[in-house]
Amino acid sequence: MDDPTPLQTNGAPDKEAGIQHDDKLELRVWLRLLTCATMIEREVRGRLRRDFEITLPRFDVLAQLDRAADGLTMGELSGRLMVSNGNITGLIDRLVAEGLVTRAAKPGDRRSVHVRLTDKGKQAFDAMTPAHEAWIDEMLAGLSRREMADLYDLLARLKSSAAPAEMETGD
Amino acid sequence: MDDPTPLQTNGAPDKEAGIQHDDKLELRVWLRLLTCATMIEREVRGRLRRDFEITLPRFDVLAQLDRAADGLTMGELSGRLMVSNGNITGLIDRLVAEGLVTRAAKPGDRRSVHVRLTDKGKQAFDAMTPAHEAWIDEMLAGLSRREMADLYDLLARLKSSAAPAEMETGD
DNA sequence: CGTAGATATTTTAGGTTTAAAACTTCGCAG
DNA sequence: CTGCGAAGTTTTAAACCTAAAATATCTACG
Repeated sequence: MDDPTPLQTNGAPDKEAGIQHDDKLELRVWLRLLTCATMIEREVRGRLRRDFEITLPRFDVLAQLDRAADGLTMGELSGRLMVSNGNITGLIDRLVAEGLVTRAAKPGDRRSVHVRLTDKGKQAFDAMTPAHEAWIDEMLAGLSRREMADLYDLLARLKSSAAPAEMETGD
Repeated sequence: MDDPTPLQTNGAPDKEAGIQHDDKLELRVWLRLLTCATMIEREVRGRLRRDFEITLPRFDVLAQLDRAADGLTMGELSGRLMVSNGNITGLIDRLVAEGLVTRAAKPGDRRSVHVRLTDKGKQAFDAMTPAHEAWIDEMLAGLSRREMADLYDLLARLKSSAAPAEMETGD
């Protein structure tokens, strides 16, 4: 008997395509999570380019710097964006060339570099924020506030479950 | 009154760092989703490299080809992995060079290319699957089956909410 | 038949990303 | 004070990735 995979209900096939119902629930959750993240990220990336001619990684850097009152070091940026150190170096190079951020020596420690938004960078970011928030709102508009809150809590559980083995503060 | 952001409970700061409780719930959900996805992806990438000397994108291609009984075209691969066409070209080039997949002309349509796992590719993938599944299980181990099922359903809601405007099948 | 538009893939140019090695500076034990 | 391991950043080489242009084939219409 032929089985033309009739379970496809929604749009285009994605990483979940071909997944079997008897596959482990863990794997199905992970693939669906990844699909959601990729879909949203892709949409945000495209709109940032179209509307503001900026790339997503650069926007992410600006967002982190905006939230940190007094700038961040390269290492802090790399930790928050969860990318490698070397990556941040190149990203900041380009943002400095664009005049959106500055590198400054950190007084107490000559190893560290302090990165800050310039006025131009702050202005640019402020101009993008409302649009960015509206895009996210729009993409989550299909969920009730209750669903969002539940999802938020479940993701917190996932986050702490997946976090690398935290050192036991066994005292 | 000073407010030294004392809400930090868990490990290292991430994209959620500096987020305010009065920020929109939509944005907080999105950032947490992204953090979870990045954490898991980063871990899987590292382990694939360490244990099997393969990159995550290549593994993803093998996984899709393994699930598709009769191979896939470049376009189908690009759709399922949600990456650009040009990206797939380079990826398949490297996998062909490694002998893990083959390119074959599609009989009916000379534009299309049919990509299939070689025996070597199938063997390699089969060797990785159990470990990969175990890693995912391990990272989701902190969630009950009920939580996983709830998360799975909420992500389905998010997925259809965030999906690009589907054409209305009017009746 | 001939060609205009659609579809499938590759090419191109530039940016992003990683892992690992190299470099610089710091803190500190001796 | 001297060296040694740790910490912060950059460099390097290779891979990944995108958007847009170019190429090749197919389909359909006249």
